[in-house]
Amino acid sequence: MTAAPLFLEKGGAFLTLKNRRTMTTLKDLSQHLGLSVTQVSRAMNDHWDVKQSTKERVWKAAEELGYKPNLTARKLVTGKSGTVCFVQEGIPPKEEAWLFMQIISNLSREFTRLGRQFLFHLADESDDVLGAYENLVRGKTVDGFVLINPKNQDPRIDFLLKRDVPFVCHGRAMDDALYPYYDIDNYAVGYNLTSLLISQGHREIAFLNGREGLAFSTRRHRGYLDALEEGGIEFDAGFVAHGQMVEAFGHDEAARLLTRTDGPRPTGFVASNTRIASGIFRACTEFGLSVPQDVSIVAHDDALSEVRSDSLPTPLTVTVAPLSESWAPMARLLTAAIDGAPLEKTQILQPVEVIERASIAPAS
Amino acid sequence: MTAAPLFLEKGGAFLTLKNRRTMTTLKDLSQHLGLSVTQVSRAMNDHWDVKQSTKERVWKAAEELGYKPNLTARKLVTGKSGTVCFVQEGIPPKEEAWLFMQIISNLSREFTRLGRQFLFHLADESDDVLGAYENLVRGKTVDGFVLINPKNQDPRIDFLLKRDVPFVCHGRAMDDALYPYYDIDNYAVGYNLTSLLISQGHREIAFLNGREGLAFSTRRHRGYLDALEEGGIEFDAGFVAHGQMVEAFGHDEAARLLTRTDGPRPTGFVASNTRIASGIFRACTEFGLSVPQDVSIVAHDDALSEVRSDSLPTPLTVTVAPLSESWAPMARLLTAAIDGAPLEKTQILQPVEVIERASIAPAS
DNA sequence: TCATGAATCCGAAACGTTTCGGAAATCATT
DNA sequence: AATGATTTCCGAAACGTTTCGGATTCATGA
Repeated sequence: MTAAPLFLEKGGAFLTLKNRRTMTTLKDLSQHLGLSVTQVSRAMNDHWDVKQSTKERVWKAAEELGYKPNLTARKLVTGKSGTVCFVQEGIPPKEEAWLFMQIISNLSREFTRLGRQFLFHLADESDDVLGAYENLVRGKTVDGFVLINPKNQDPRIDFLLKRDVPFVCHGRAMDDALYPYYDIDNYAVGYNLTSLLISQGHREIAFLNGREGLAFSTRRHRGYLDALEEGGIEFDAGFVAHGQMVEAFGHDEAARLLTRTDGPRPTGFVASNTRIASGIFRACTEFGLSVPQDVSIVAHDDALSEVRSDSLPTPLTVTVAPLSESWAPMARLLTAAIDGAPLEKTQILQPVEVIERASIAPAS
Repeated sequence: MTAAPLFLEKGGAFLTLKNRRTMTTLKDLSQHLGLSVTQVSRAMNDHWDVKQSTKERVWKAAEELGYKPNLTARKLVTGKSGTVCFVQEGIPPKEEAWLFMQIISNLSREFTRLGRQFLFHLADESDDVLGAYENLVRGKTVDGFVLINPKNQDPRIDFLLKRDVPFVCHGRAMDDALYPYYDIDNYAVGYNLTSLLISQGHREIAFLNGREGLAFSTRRHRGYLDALEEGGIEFDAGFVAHGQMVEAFGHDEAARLLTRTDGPRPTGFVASNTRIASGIFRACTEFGLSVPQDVSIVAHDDALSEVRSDSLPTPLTVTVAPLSESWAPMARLLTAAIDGAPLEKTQILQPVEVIERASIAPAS
């Protein structure tokens, strides 16, 4: 006959008592109903192995007693944490704040809808990011990751693949992509936009692309190159610039190209987003060039950046693939991957739509 | 003599096996060292009750075998999840994206430094937010919350207090504030800025404040009122405007006040942040009024918004309290609160500093 | 009446950790 | 050498859930 625990002095024990006071457990339910814990658990999970009438009895009691399953306990036995994670490397620059907010907010919302929690982890640029991933998987705190902006070769992807940790990537690295992803057809972006200009007789075509080394930039660049080749146009490296996709980049590069004396000047521009296009516009205006009479401009439109492609001085011909439509699929794909769905079911390659507007005209 | 489990057919069991393959547990360590699980656990936690030499032996082995504690299991027994949460109600407007990013990123960083995980939860405006908090605490997924932007009376605070759930608030509601908070002296902001203008002889003093109903706005307003009363100036409700603290608000309200014919026009402005002040500047310029000769402007500076108080056309006289210095204390306070620190140790009222620059001059 | 099988149920083990209460070993003091 | 105190250790229970393997009931058909 051991003495009953007192829960008096030690903080820990006291806390335990306090916790018990404030929550209903499966055991509570079971003895309230005269059922075994097993059956109550199965009833709650709508298992086939329990009579319909008892299920309803259990559900009603659960409702009344305010039962919520303790996720931690569930995690421990299932091995799945129910939590997914997004790792951000360093605080992004101010220009990307709006995008950042969209990503975080929408991902959180979508995962919540699927009944998972969304962990945000900021890793300092200083310490190694892979270490952050490592700790997260080792502690069994998360069971999957969301990656964005894959590089051509992406160490995060290599790491997670090797570790056999589920993840979904927004985009694909330049590898064989044997992992879940949601990507748009970036090759088609480069190819289609360039072809449009070529079909109007342009042969001096500049391409203001995203940062070098990012997979989407590379794919668009390849599309650009193939379109040129198909049009019998020789590639001129001077016509291509990589950079952060902001208005200033578009403006500065366009200004440089439109005034240069060491080579031909472009008559057409392919811009990797509408902010760049807006910068090109401004440069044209500064030099008294009008769009599309003097210069044609086409761009890709993610339907998210503050520059709307249809409300520029001259409405823009674009490929469009709304970024806002990617979050829900991303969440769905990762969830599926965690639940062991086959690879084919966790990959989406979203086609882009071409919208022709007034910003292109035959080359003069 | 029961048969050994086979781990063959059923997915669950197989998975369990798979997990065991990839992780080192306390038990592994214990039998590798010939110690009890108890002692290994205590050694890892640097408990007094274990010999120094064994501690080191354990630590070494843990290092070698790559042991990482399973946080889920720890949670289950301690009742603490090690996770804190920030709930966002709806996607914020674009103007607040930068602020949002600062908040999320820095909080995540600071909590990571303190060894906690940071859960971000977006609650749709549509469904009730308190429900989101409810679910998070009921599922035992988080053991504390970060709140920002408290209203005068804030239902979230009432709810969490009643539920006895730890939280830290950035700011204080207009209540007796019996909870952890980090706040700046907003009363002093209103009082000091207004007094500065009064001491220069101004008597027509406008106050462009933050949105009505927010606690910080209310406190600043009270400071403004008291300063007026102390200066023997009668309060004129027409001089006060509440709104979203963006440049346009400052401009529009200033323009309205500076041209109105149905009452006196202000000779001095108190702005609740530098963006508002910047808008007031623009309005003054438009009407050919110069600062500080014709109009004096003072503002509060959070040292975060894109408008720097010292690089406006006329450098601004301000109260300053850098928002960037609040995240680390916030994280520390919440952690302390969760660990049961007494209330006094979890409250910080940060004083504001007054910096006098060229934007104020004696009233004409 | 007895085997067959479907429909429901339950006991017990397991997940990996912390902690309580006591036991064993070591040391200092008579 | 016996006593008591201190240091170091360990077994077992607990956290709340899921799941394995078997048990019980009850109708069905032989």
